[in-house]
Amino acid sequence: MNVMNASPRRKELTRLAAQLFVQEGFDRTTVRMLAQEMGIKSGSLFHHFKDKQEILAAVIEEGTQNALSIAKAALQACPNNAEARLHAMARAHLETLFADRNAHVVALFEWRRLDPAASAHLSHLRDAYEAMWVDVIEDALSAGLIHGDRFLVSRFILGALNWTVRWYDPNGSRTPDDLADELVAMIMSR
Amino acid sequence: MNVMNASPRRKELTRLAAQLFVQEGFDRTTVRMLAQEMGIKSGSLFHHFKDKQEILAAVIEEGTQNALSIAKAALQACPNNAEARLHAMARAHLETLFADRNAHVVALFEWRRLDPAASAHLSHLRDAYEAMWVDVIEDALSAGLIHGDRFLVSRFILGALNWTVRWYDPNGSRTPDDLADELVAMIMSR
DNA sequence: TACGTAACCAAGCAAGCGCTAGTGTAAATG
DNA sequence: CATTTACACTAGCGCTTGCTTGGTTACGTA
Repeated sequence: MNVMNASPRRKELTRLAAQLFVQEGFDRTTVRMLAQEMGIKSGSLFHHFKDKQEILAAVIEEGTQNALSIAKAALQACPNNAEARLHAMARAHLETLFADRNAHVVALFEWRRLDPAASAHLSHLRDAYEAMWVDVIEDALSAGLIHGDRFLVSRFILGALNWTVRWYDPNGSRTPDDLADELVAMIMSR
Repeated sequence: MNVMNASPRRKELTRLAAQLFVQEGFDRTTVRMLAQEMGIKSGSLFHHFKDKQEILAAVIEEGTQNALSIAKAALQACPNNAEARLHAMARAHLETLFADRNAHVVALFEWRRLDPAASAHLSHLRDAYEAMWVDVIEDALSAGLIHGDRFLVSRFILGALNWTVRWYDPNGSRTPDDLADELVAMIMSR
């Protein structure tokens, strides 16, 4: 039978899977391609994962867990005022987005390939993360740092941030922190 | 043989294909599913399109052409100042995004499934559209309406706008124009 | 030495895939 | 009337897919 715990081997396989899912898309990535990238035969893959779906779920769970813990750490380490928290959250978002770029691209663009059970489970994680954003944005609004409808403002900010995975080049001259600062500057009232 | 011109039948089939591509994703949509949705048998589909790839290209071309003509019309019909043009462009973007929502969702999220030839051809269309945005944003920057790096500002704005297809509900209380106005208000310096 | 277990492999099945070949038919065209 | 055109059909080829089966290897523990 197969092992479904968090073995170190499984974690490495998940990382490789994320890379292939980004390169080819989930549907076009075959179990044979995954196995070859992992240096094993396709049959052996099912010792580590129940089925192809479970690999996708593992990739997304990994990325989302990292996002959560990075955001939590960033908020705890920063001064307790609205502006600092907004900055910290934007920086943390881009930091995790590019530290685990593959996993997050999969989470953002292949989410709908999850079966209902996995989707329900992972939605809770995602909601926990978004709740942190809502909190920070409400603080910024009450502090008069930014203006507008809280729902729309948060969607616009997350949209602008998430879309960076489509154009940001980590080998360019800008750091993720540069992006975060520029975005916050753009939306802050002066 | 098959017909590859712009017959009215083909246009309707393209619309149906866009809907299925959004529902299932391009890779999971089979020619048999497409045919059934169109009320014909799978073999008959190849009378209208050379292959499955060509259906995808047709969907994306249709959407991008519409975006271009709507944006052009909007800019010609609006006062010739930076603020009005910025508003008009944002409104036009969301207008076309939700008028041809299926086609645009496919263009945004299934672009990479295009083969190199089709991708090269359609890239020109898309570049023409983005050039209009760059123009409008540079005007807004010189007019002191917004501040920041032109490259980053335009990416953030387009990201925030494009991401709306992931959460906007046309049956809600907000119109696309509301969204456009709120976004422009959010980024304008006061 | 004997045993348990994690990791792997070769082979292949059943289902589904994109696409082709060849044909039928009703309406438009000369 | 004869011919062409547009559109649809049936049947199925050749291939790939996710996954299973039944067994082997490597190695730590007693």
